[in-house]
Order: sequence, then structure tokens, then C-alpha cells
Amino acid sequence: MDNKIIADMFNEIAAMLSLDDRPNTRFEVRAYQKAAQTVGSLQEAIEDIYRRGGLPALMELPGIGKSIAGSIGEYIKTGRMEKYDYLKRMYPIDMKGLTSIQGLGARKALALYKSLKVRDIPSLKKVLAAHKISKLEGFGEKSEEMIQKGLDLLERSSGRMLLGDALPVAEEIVKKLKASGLVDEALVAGSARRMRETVGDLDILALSGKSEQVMGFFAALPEVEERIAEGPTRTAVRLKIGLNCDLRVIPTESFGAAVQYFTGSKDHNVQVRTISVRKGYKLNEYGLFDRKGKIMPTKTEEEIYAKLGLQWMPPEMREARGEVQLAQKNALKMPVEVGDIRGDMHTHGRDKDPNTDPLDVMAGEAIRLGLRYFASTNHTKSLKVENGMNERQFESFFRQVDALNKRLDGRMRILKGAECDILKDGSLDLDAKSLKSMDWVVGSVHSAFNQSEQEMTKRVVKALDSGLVDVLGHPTGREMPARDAYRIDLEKVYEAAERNRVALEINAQPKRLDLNDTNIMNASKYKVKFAIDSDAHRTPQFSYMRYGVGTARRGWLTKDRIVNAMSLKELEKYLGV
DNA sequence: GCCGTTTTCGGCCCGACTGTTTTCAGTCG
Repeated sequence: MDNKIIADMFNEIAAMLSLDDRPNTRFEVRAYQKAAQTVGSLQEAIEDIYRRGGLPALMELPGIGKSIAGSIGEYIKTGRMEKYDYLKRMYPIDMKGLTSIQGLGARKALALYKSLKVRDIPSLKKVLAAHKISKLEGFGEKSEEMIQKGLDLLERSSGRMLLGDALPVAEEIVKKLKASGLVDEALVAGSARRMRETVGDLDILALSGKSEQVMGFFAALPEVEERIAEGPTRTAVRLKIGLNCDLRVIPTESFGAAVQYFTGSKDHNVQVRTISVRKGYKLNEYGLFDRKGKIMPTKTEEEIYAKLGLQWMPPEMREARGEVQLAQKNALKMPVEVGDIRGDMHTHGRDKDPNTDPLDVMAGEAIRLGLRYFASTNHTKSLKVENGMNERQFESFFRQVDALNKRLDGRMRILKGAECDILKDGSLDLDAKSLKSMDWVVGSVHSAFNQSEQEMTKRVVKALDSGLVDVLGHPTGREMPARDAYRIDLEKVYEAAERNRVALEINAQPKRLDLNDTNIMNASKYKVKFAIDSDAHRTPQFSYMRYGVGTARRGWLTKDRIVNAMSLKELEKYLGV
């Protein structure tokens, strides 16, 4: 897929264009950045779109007009892009590499090239080692230090971090801020509030009249490694977990606007602000202002959306994927909430298994969390590392489940199931008789990930066509950050799921989140149900459910599509058990 | 360079912070 290459080229074109001082080029820069974003976030190979519909199809995409579509077509046909090559001859610099360093932008990169012949990161390292940068005009000791730090940081970290690792830390900081007595309100904003699967930094907002004290308290927290910037409204720090965190202190009258603004996404905000401009208002992080520049009282973000004639929408939907247009027409359907979830359809746990907590312990935790049912779905025999069970072992295990269900006396129903391996050839890891006797079967791929797209698709479709599977577990097999999704034709899988009334899993493990948000959007065009599953192996992992629900919300999924949002009665009817 | 319920021309988000400056450019979000 050339999408990423083309997106990178557009970003680099934007960086090179930004070196031009003529006033109009800054809008051209924005146009290329927007195009890069569009191409980079496509779920389909851009060649396919081009081959299917030519330049007109490309021009349907947001931010792609005649000229940029032409460049994409040119690149697909010839492997070259005239505009890119031309700029590259003018600026023979690795802009992508150099500007990925925090604190180093296109203009400074150009200055370093002109005076020190810095073309890329290796040559930058040389001039840093020789301490040549601090002596340049426009640079100083601090600039050199900042570039050095930015470079170290880049080499240390891959940039983004799993939401499941970052959000708990952010919430802990918010808790401490609230407990400090210095703030009236505090919350996590930014991509973490939107439940993006990975976050590049954390944004925390606090409502307080004692800005200076709050900043001091924040910078001194044990989670903080060092201060990066400190001003009256914003303090930026580097956290020990290796992530940057911004704290903004906001006055009461601006709080609603600030929450809206700092929750983003950036593209969503641009669209919302465009609407405010059309109405003759101005919207920024300080508030919504009328024609005369007078602030309109908006304590909450709900009021901001209402004043702009927009339906309120949850943060997870604010990704500029058409939600603003629907909100204008009051046509947005509200997505599933954590509180809608009544059970969990994929969990592990049995006695004397070192990889899991015992079943009764899992059940106790599920009751404590207010669940009404869950499916016990341990691994099957092929998965040796997880102590998978054979038919006989399941049979005797289910006798324990029956006994436990009896003991729980209606407080909880544990469904008898398995997470059955879908073997290399698409057959299942337990015999049909055993699988038919179960209430709920998760079918999952755990081996031979590097089959061809054709083989993998055939394999999974065959398993779904067997009629023995109730839900397809983690359908793409990805594990962030190390393992990408395997190659598979998901449209064919969704068709097979619809045909066989097999649900699709939204696996809530933070490293999986599989299906992901864009997969869900595509899959929901089919008549399929979804199961949001914690895949918990131990009791604390039940709490992963929130990440799965967040992902479902990012995919605009409503409650009526979710298997485990059914009441126990409805579920029993659905399953015929 | 893109785009249209203000427009096929004339707009396009905008404020905070830093460093090297003497009033601002660069970077970031």
C-alpha cells in the first residue's frame, strides 16, 4: 500500500513549501497537510480507488482537488511526483527525518542546511557533536540544547503510547489535582478523552483561580520527570512513563470552550469553528464570542454545541468523519456506553492454570463489577503456551461451571464456551460435537499469521461457514506495537459473518482493540452484531472493557448492535440456551 | 491548493511559549 509513502511525500512537500515567504503559500502548505492526512488515514489502498474511478474518484476525497489528484495519479503510474522532485532539487534535505525532532521545524532545518550543510539526521549529529549550532545567527546555546534533547528523545521512544498505559496515569494526575484543593475541576482532554488507541501526549485541564500554585503542584508530582515549558496558563512536562503532558489552567468563564477546544480533534475543531464563523461568532479556547466580540456564557461544552446549532456528541466521535454534518441535521445516533454493558463474552480462568485466575475468583469480580453474565472461553488444545484444553478436559471443566452456577444462585450466569483455534486450514481445534454442546464459541486465529491474503481469508471464511462459531475473536490479529494485522479480505469475512449470524469481536485488550474504529465503521454496514470483550485472563483485566467500548464509540456503534448489551433474558433467547 | 446554505472568487483557526530578540520568528498543538 503506497498510502503512507504518498502521505509522507505530501507532508514533505508542505514542509518545503512552508519555506517560501510569499503570503499565499501558507494556504498551499495547509492544503498539502490536509491531503496528507486524508491519504494517510484511508482504509483502502489509494491505488484501488484510482484504478476504480480514476481522478474523479480521487477528487471525491476531502482535501483532494484537481492538482493533488493529478500528483497522486502521476505517482501511481510512474512512481514519481514532479512537484516533489522539483522541491527536493531546491531543498535537498531530509525534511521528514529532521522535522520529526521536537523543536526543529522546516525553517530551522533550512537554516542548518544553508550554514552547516546539514541534510539529514546523521549530519545533524556531527554538527551537534562539534557544538557548531550555538554559534549560528538566530540560534544559541538553548537552541542547540533543545535540538540535542529532541534528538535523544526521538531515538529513545517510538512516539506514541497505548491508551491503556497512558490513560490510567493521566487519571491518577487528575485525581491528585482534585485532592490538592487547588482546583475546582480537572479532567483529561485531548486524544485520551477521545479514546484513541494510542496517544502522543496527554492534555489535562484544570479550573482554578490559583494558576501559579497549581502549576507548581503539577510540576512537583512524582510522575513528572522534567519541566519542558512553564507559563501562566500552560505547563508542559515530560512524564516518567516517557510521554509529554500539558496542564492548562482555565478560568471559570472559559471552561466549556476550553474543554471543547482541547478535546479536539484538530480537524473536528476546524469544522466546528468554520460553523461559528458562518454564524458571525468567534470560537477559541477562551469562549464563544458574538459579533461584537462579547463573550457568550458557556460553562459546558454542551452549551457551545447548542449555541452553534449542533447536536452534542461524545468525544470519541469527534474525528471529522462526517459527525459535524450529521449533528447540524440533528441526525447523530448516540453510541453505546459503558453502562449499557451487561456481560462479557470472552474471558479466561480456571483452577491451577498459571496464566489465569481461578474461575470462581473471576466470577466474584464480575459480580462486583455489576455484570449479569459472562462466557468462560478458555483456550483449546493447539494453543500449548496457554495450556489449551481438549474435548475431555472441557467436559470435566464444564461440570465445575455447572456447580459454580448453582452456587451463585442466579446472581451470575456463566456461559460454557471456548476460544477455539481456527487452524491453518480453516478447520476448528475441537470436534463438532464438543463445540455444539457449548453455549458460546469464540473462533480465533492464533497461528500461521503470515499466510497470503487469499489463504487467510479462505481459512477464516471456512471457519465461519462451519456453523459452529458464535463470534470471530480479534478478527485482524494485530498486537500493538509489534504485530500488524495479518493480511485478510475483511469485506469477505463480514459477508460470511452476516451469512452465518456470527458476531464480530471488539477485543478490548489495549494492545489489540481489534476490530478497530475504522474497521467497525466498515463492518457495521453489514447486518452483523458485535461483542465487546475484555478477553480477561485475570480479574483486573475486566476493566479493559472501557477501551473496547471507547473503540466501539469511535466506530459509532449503537447499543442495539452489541451482543453483550442485551439483558440476560434477551441473550438467552438470542443464543437459544 | 481546496472549497462553496455567505462565495466559482476570495477566503482559509489562532493562541501560547521560547529563544534570541529590542518587536518578532519559529514551533507546537
